[in-house]
Amino acid sequence: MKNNQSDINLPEPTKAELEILQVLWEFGPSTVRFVNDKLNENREVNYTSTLKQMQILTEKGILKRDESQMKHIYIPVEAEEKTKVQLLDRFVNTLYKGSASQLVMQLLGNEKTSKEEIEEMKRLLDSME
Amino acid sequence: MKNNQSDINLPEPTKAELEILQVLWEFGPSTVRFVNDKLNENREVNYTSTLKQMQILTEKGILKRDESQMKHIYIPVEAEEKTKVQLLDRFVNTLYKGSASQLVMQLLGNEKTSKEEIEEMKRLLDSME
DNA sequence: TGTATCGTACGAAAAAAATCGTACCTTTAG
DNA sequence: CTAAAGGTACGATTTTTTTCGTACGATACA
Repeated sequence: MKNNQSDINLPEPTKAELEILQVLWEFGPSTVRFVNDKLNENREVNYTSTLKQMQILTEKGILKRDESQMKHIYIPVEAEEKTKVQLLDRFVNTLYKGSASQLVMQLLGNEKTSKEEIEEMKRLLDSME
Repeated sequence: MKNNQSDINLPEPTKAELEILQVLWEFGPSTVRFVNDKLNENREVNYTSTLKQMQILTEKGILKRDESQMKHIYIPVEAEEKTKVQLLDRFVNTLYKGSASQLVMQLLGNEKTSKEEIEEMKRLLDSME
């Protein structure tokens, strides 16, 4: 089981890329302008920086775009869930040697995890077969 | 709640740094030589690269070292758990808007999560009050 | 019709992260 | 005593990621 390494090197979205994906996930297919505005609610970024980033994402095949209008519309190629599953998987492998329950244990030990969240987890688990 | 951003920018161990931390967590305080050998089980890295990396980690205060011998011994400053909690916290915030139960839901939906793991999670949750 | 506005393209600079070469100091075996 | 082996220090290079400036095409509208 030597491929811990390959996990680490997956086609990973970088930090800046992830920020953009999150906007697209939350608000659906969007223009660069829109994404850039959202990003600027948190920090200052130049419009062309965001544009470039989204172009790179497109080159990488992580986004696709509708160019039928002048204002291109960018769309994530993979569903939010799929990408997140991949990231989560890598995270679990890297930090918890693949043991999901260990991760959950840590969540439970974290005071930031609310009682409600824990109840919700219980419900989820009980509704499993 | 505008500090999604600050979460992303925490004093984060980089990828290379995390690799090193993992070795130290698994095997305890170690020399550069030892860590480098471990890393080389997965990929080729030059000894001085690892050394430099560990020196950087030390500058950052993430590692400390015992210099009483020529072969310095490096030790993580924070406990494994603490660092992981931090990383997990950031992960949950970034990908799941802070909802731990959503993360768990995704774990449950992932076919890679074994029945045993799920049972273990149940046990964990039930043993909670 | 011309000019301000808003868009994309894209090379290049800047910043961040990772790797490495070389100098030089200790220890050790002969 | 000396050479080989193995250690640290650290500047510099390389690679990766991020940001930005500039050129230039569309659109809008006075």
